[in-house]
Amino acid sequence: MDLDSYFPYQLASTAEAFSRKLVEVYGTTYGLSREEWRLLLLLADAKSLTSLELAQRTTLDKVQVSRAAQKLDEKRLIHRSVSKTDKRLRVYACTDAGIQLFSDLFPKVDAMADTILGHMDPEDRDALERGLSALKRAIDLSSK
Amino acid sequence: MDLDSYFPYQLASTAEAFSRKLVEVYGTTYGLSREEWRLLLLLADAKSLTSLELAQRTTLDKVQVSRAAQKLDEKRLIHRSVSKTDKRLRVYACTDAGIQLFSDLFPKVDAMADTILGHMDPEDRDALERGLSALKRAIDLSSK
DNA sequence: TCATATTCGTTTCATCTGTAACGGAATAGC
DNA sequence: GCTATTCCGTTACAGATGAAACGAATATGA
Repeated sequence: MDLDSYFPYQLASTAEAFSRKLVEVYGTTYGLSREEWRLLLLLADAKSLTSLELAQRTTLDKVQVSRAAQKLDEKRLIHRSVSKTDKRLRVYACTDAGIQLFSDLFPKVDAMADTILGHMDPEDRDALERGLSALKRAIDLSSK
Repeated sequence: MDLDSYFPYQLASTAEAFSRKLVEVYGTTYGLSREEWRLLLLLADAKSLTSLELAQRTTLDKVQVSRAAQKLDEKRLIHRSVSKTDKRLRVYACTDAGIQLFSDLFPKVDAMADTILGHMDPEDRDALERGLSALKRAIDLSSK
């Protein structure tokens, strides 16, 4: 079996390799996990989000959101509070330090992504995006 | 920030969702981890492979290979022995039970993959494969 | 109203994972 | 030969992860 030409492996290993390149930036140098980075990404331009909105938009389950938010809170990058309309829910928002870290970090992460994508032919990039969107839809279709 | 249209997230979440669909098959019903499945995939049609070959072909590091092989050995799906030419190396090979499990399992995993991919337009599938290959090359380029 | 069921976030526990360290085996240089 | 270095696989340890359980808050339905 030649794994390299086996599509499921090709997809998984390529995605993992790409992710690792980005983790090099926000993880190795800033000590953020993938989940923490995703939450920060969402909270940075939204004023505030509830735990429900966060979970929906990230495909992270409630445990992952809870733990990542706890870490970000300990680092004083976000602030957690209890929703006034429903005391079961949490409301999250970036602190000033969080906004600042993000505006410092995002360009660097983006630059890394652009560097990689810059090595690709524009047609290949388009093909990749189109193919990924189609795959996403196909997965959703076959899940129900 | 709209995560869905952010390429790094699109890639990671789609790949993860696809992987989960396959894990449903070999993991939930057969109790294999992703690493175990990959090793089995390689060993099933090769008569035998050394630990070095295994690590090279899977992008798994030596610890991951060691642990996955240990699990597969405990399940009597593969057999481990010490190389005669270099006693530091291990030689792995499927047992009969391993071959049998694989020939039972692989069609099911493949069917799941085909079901998903079958929901895609052929052009989108081609686009995806072409895009993924190009991305893989681009990552390798930007790593050196 | 009141009891039950459901929906949250968090915690717990067992397992998994990554990193570093270890010990045996082979190689290099002398 | 012989010592130092490198190369393996495994193990140890700490931190991460997933599934289930828990407690608090809300919704449901008589």
